[in-house]
Amino acid sequence: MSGDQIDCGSRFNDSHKHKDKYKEKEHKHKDHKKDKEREKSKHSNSDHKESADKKHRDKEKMKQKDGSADKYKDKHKEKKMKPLDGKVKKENGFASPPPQVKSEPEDHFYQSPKLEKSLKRERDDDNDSEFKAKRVKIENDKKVKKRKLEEEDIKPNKTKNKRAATDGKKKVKKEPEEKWKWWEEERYTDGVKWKFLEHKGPVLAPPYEPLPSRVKFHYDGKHMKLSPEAEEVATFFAKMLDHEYTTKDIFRKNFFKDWRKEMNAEEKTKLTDLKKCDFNEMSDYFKAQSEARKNKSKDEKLKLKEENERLLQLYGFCIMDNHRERIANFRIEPPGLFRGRGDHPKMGMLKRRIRPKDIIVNCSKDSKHPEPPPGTKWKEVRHDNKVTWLVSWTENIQGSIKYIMLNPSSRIKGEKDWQKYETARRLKKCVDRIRTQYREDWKSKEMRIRQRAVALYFIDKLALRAGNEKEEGETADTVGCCSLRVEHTKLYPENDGQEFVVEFDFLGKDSIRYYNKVPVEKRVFKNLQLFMENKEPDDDLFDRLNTSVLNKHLQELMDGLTAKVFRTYNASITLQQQLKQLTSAEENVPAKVLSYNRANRAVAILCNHQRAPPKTFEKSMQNLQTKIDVKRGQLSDAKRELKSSKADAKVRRDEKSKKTVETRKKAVERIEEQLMKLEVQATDRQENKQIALGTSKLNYLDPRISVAWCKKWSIPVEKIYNKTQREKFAWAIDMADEDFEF
DNA sequence: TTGCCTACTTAGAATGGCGATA
DNA sequence: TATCGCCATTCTAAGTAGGCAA
Repeated sequence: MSGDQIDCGSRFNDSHKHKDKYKEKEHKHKDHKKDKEREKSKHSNSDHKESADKKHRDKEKMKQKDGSADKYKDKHKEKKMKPLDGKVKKENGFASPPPQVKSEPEDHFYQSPKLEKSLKRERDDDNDSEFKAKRVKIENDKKVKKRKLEEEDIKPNKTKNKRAATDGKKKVKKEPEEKWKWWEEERYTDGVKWKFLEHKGPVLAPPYEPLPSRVKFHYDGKHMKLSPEAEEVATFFAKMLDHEYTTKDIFRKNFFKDWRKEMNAEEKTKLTDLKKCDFNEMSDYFKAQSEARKNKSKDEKLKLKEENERLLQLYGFCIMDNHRERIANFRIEPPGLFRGRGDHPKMGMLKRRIRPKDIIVNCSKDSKHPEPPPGTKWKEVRHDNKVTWLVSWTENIQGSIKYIMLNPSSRIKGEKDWQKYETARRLKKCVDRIRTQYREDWKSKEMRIRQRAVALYFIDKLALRAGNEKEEGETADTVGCCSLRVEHTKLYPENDGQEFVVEFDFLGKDSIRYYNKVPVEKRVFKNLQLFMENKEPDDDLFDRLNTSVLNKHLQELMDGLTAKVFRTYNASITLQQQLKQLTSAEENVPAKVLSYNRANRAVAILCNHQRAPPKTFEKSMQNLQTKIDVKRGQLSDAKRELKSSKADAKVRRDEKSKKTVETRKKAVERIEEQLMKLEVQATDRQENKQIALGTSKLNYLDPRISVAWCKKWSIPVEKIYNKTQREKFAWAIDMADEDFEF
């Protein structure tokens, strides 16, 4: 998108954990808001009437506009992300990518004849509608044959099994001979998720073990013996004593309130002030325990490992439709203190112990039902094959339901994942039309349509989340696109030489700050001014819009389209473009991998995936720099030696000295390569300081793009995906050719 | 239309195991 | 062999989105 590029650089300058600073300007919106909401519902009723037949007209208009997206494309042709040579040089000689991230596909992207072919194949093989169709066969015969041949060559599982077998008894784990290729099989229809499901149920949290009598709790300087119930909750606090949480007022208040509920009458009378409670002995005891665990002998550690493995084999798998599938989280969450993110009003509350009577088990009628522990009963045993969960319970903090589900490598998760990317690929085919439509809607007579169009523009352009409504006071005050408030944006008719700049500053999911200054189109800017007119800072920016209205509209534009799909689409398309731009054929493998990581990073920046810089970051950078310096020293030594041996060879002109020159030449080359690897590593690490790559890699990037890239450039897929990721993306690794296009 | 409930995906932090290195 | 630091794995919070009833 032309002038629409995002200055992501500024967003990542100390924007993570700016929550505290941010807090000051937040949290006021309240009673006033409720009045506004009543007002809003009045408006929306009239809006609704006037728009009923307009909706129809809009739809017609949309149909006519179909395929007329060129105008938009021309005007908003992407401004390419600067290639590597246009970047800021870093001290180590490598450069960071420019801050701009998102761009539109180039026109030739759609025109390439080679691509036409591949798009056709996509339609044949991968159309999302197939996920709804009854009988599906994904691979054609040719492909199957090709794959079978490849399998002959690779067979990774067999090697693994061989190794396991030679290890003897130690390895209990049995890998199936061949990995099941669920993606070559037919899918269920009509919402049926499975026909047969059998599992062992959850692993419950271990019962509380009272502290040894030598570990004392003190109140107001005096020792006090706590009842087991009160003691258990006290230990939760003691275990977190070193954490910042325990210094926060809300956390302390909530904890103390809930703790008191567990106390007996005498404790309640005595323990009235948290400040007077001394948990230090408890805390020291747990630290010592953890230390002792670390210092266990090899044998003891092995025993523990074996026990874990036994538990995993017993409870960590289920049988779903003739296949043994791994369960993601087979342990019930243990009791503890609730750790909400950001300024969560409920942080510190007691997360109570989940007992069998709280647990609903889901399995086939005809399966062997999981047994509750002796003397207990499950809350319910259900046989619902329209859902994917095995176990569920309701937690006591928010009253929400928690589930035990299958691992991402399972068929049930994989199919869904695949389908997600197919929907995003379908969006690619009609995104121009949709963009034309929402640009048209910026001029609508109806406020709700203009708001919808501007919000959609932000979701598309900035990859903002939808922004569902949240219950006030129940969670941290975070927003997404539809729930933005006036106070979250600032408008600058002119800023730093750019026109129509919008500054976003709000807390998004997980209370991660989103800060961005973006030039927008004039109409968007004018509309925003209009939306803000006569509003208080804590009023909704889009007062005629919510996610449900938006998604209903999107559904009309494309089957299966929701706000979330734009994030997936924009993330994946960005990766594909960035890979094309950043990868150069001459580079060696580490440099290519760096390019991949940079492409991945561009997506992470787009999606605002931030992390707290690792605590050991500075130190680890320093260590790496030391290594680089040492290596540089080695290199100049080696070069000097090479020079002198060359001079020597010139004089002597014998075989021996010639050989020495060769050996030293090789040594220089080797060291140069090692140095280069270290420098690449340093650049990568530096650029990753505050950016989390994993989230986008795991959830937003169509894995077939990465697999195709690996195949095209002969990069081992292991360089991009670790073992778990390869398991999750087995379908993509198996099916994507090097010419795959998202 | 709204609120509520449910099911599922997406998210960063915490934990723990293991390999590199001294 | 011990220590350290990295990265894979686990944990669980926090989102999205859709269905249903009033």
